[in-house]
Amino acid sequence: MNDVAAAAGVALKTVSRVVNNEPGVNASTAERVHAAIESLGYRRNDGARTLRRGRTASIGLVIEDVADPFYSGLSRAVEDIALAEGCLVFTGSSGEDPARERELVLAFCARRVDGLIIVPAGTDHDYLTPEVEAGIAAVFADRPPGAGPDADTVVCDNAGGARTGTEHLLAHGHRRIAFLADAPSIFTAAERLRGYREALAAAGLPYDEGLVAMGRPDQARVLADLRRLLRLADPPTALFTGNGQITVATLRALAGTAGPVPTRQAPPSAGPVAIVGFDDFEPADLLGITVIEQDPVGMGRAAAELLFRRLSGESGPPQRLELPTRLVVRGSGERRPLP
Amino acid sequence: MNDVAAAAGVALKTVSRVVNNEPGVNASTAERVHAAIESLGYRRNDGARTLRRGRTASIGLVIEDVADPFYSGLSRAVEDIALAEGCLVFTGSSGEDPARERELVLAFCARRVDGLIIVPAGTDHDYLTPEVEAGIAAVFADRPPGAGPDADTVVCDNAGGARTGTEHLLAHGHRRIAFLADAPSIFTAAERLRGYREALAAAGLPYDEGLVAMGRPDQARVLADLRRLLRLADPPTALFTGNGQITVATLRALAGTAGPVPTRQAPPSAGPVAIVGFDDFEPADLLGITVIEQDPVGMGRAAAELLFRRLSGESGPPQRLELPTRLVVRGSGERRPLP
DNA sequence: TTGAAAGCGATACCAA
DNA sequence: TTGGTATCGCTTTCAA
Repeated sequence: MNDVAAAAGVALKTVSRVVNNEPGVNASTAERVHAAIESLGYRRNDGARTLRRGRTASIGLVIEDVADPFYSGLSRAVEDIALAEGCLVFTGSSGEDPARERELVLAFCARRVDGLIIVPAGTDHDYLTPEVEAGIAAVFADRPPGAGPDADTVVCDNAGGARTGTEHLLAHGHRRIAFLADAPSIFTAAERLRGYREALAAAGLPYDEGLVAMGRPDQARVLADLRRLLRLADPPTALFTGNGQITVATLRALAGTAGPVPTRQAPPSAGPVAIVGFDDFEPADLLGITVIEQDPVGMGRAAAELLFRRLSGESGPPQRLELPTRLVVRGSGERRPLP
Repeated sequence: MNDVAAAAGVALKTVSRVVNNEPGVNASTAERVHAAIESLGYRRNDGARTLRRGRTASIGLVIEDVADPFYSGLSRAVEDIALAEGCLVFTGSSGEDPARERELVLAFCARRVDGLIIVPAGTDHDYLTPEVEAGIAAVFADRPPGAGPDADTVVCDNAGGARTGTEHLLAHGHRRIAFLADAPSIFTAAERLRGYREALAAAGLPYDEGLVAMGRPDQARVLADLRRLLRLADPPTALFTGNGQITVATLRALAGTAGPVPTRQAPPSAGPVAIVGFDDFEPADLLGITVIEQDPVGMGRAAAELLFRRLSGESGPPQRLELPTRLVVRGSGERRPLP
């Protein structure tokens, strides 16, 4: 910028005025400055600008894994809103590791992002308190924060969705419904379990722990649990799967590795098992899988809107938004148990 | 940092030394400084640091759409390597819009990112030349840059993969193979078309433009094109679909909106149509779809490694990496035409 | 309408 | 081992 000023024969400040379209610059002076900018290939250094102005016009987004379609949808929504607000987005995946979440968040804070959108991996967010006190706005998405500052939060109606899905299976005559999900330490999984239990209780059915399998969402774990479930003396006739990954892993387990159409194949011991999954996933319609759909894009948008509202000065107590879910009927959840 | 220095009763520079773990500080002095840092809740401002040091320890990643599983896999790989290198990542989706690509890239450059990984949406990258000359390293992924600076590039063997896929269908007796893909203005689509044509030519078959349908990857376009193809007097007995999105859209079109198992359903006029798709997609195994698999994670990793090699000073002419593809046989590509 | 000087929060170089 | 001072590139404040 100094060079530009020298080349144009004006003061530094005048160049600054031109670059920022500030009023009060003679047209001919501005012209000279523009010419100098052009010939020197000058670009403003936003880092320096930021340092002086206090706001970095950037936000940090920490999710579990960008490569998961749920979070990538959320991510895209956040990105779009941020861009519209003239903000850039640092993105980081925690991989469900609290230490990495913390590391990312603190790195973003060191860059003095204006705000954060966090899908918490851990349950302890005390490390955020000083940052929030220092003026960094934070919004939690998908899961509420654990211990730590009270902040705006957007979640979906996990319990309600699971209740609806379970009720749907009950309405189709099932009495032995297995529940496969993430580890109960994860908020969404715990909430969905609650919804499942509520539905059973409302129907006057006992809660059988032997029908519940929670843990890591990988193929091996799901396969092992499914084997156990289907070999029970009184096996389930229906499955409620607690998220998209687990639904796919379940279908894969039922099908054999690269088998043909899984939901058509009856596991030998159990008759054609009915399935309802939490989360819609890309070709669930092709597979005919009945799901409880939530809206990752809507969640990202809601979180970003909350954040930017705070950034533009809105105060008031932290808000908690709960987005609705929707049952999408496609066939797999409407199969009745064998008589 | 000034406050910390005052509180600890030392000079600014000493605090800087402690914060950066520089050698040559008395243990007891360091102790005092740490105490002051703790009690003031001080965090280094990386923006200021960056301004002084010249390197921002951040890179920019511009892809077509984070929400597309192909790019989100790539994105995650880039993120992981960047984090390991102590670098943060600005992510932006261009949505296949050259203007938005440019806007994002220039915004990243204004923040003085150390490097860029770009999946080009446009074909004109002249706007990058001054930035590259100013010292910002750039690597192109998935598609080579158009006009503009010559830079490192990572692509996959698009033509080879399409050739293999087409040959596979030819080997199973098909002579009328349709080609559905992205618009030919997109590098990958043009290359895949080339591979398809090469395979036909090698088999001594004519190239029939009526069997080629290229354009936007949305459901409506694919449905319309598919209708046209299957109503031809001499309809195709096999389809080669040019990317994951189009494969899914095709399956959906063949199935009817939420129909059951699409690949089992014969379109009325054409017999059971065979399908090979470019790109693996999450439950392609469940659907039994034969695909040409490429490796988005490998591509992201390769691009990031190239970039960081440049950032650590490696010079030499721009490299061009071409990653291999692999045929994955699952059933849909091995159906023979009706006699 | 234009400019000079101070300062944002750190690091680098040289001196003590 | 420690400190002073210039400086990174820009904005802000105040004066001309």
